Amino acid sequence: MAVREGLLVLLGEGPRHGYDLRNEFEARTGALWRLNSGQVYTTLERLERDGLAESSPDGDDASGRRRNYRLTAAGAEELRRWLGAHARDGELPRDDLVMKILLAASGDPRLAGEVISAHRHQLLERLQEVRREQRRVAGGMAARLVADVQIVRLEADLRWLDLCEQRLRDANRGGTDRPGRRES
Amino acid sequence: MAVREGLLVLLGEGPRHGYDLRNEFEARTGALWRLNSGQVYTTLERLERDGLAESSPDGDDASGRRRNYRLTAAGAEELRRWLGAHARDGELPRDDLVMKILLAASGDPRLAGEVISAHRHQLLERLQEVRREQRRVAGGMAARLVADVQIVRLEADLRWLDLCEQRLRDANRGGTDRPGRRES
DNA sequence: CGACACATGTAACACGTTACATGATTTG
DNA sequence: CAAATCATGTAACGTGTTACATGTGTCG
Repeated sequence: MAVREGLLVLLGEGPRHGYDLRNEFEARTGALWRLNSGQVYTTLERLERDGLAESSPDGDDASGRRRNYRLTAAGAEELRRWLGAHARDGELPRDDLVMKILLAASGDPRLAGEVISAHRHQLLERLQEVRREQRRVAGGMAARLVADVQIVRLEADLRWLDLCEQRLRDANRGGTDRPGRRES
Repeated sequence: MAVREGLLVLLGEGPRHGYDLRNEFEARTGALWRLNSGQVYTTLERLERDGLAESSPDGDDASGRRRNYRLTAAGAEELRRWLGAHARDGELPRDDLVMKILLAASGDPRLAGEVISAHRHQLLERLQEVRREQRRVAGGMAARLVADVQIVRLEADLRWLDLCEQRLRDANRGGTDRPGRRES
């Protein structure tokens, strides 16, 4: 549910048609987010269905193929709401890494150790890779910001893995938590 | 696509039926991940469809309601693959926050500033909230790890916001990047 | 002409989410 | 008996993803 809002942002700067939106979207996200053309149009349809945007044939277009989209009042309001700090941002961390560690950690402690170290290596590799790319290409602002966010997040996850290892060690050394199941 | 694999992990420890899986799943993720019962069963169906699990009525169950699921060889293999560091882990950061900053930053620089500061405040609040909870309840291992990952990630995003501000300031002060559009 | 960019769409599918339906068993 | 827990499922919907179809305009 971010493509939808992404288009909302672009439309917030003025009317545009689908093809244009797609290009802008990719350019601005530094090709981080590849949009299939189909998705643009289906998403635009949904925006229109929900009353956040409306469309009309583009008068400036000779061949009349283009369909121009613009925000409605409701769309502008929704955009404002989203750009502010709305609830869905504070989402819980539901991703593969967290899932693996949580489930593996509460099962076999040795498995947990293996999973942690496998991912530490992977994250370190990714980190080096991103840093290398960051130095090499030095593309536009978008690419730089994308590299930045990847770096800080990879570092965060690495720090988390260290923390996990430490906590598991402490627990196994005789904490109140048994490593087995049923810890409710 | 993490629920699916989550169930795979649990099944990897031995056969179980749906209701039990649901409870284990929630207990082990520290209620981070609330599963609707329906989702468990549909996901199990999909696992069976894809040949990763198979089921049969539970012989131990008197009333014969329970349906027992266990991994197939393919399922065990898939699990092993997933627990190692497989590709989908290195996913690109596609979330609301990144989307907002990227799109807003390449548009109106003043809007970018507002978005950044609004989210800095929100993230700080969430951070304090999580820290407070972490001290107060001190639940099981799962809850502790969840709190940990939230904290390190919130800190990472805060650091990123600072970085963004800095980069935008530098660019506006006369870098090579114009803040306007079309930076291809 | 042929290739490529422009421009819009349809169809099928994946997963996750929620609400709801349906019963059996246990327990106060 | 009534309520809670156990246990399994169906139905509908939302978004994201991919592949494919279709046609026009432009430029070498």
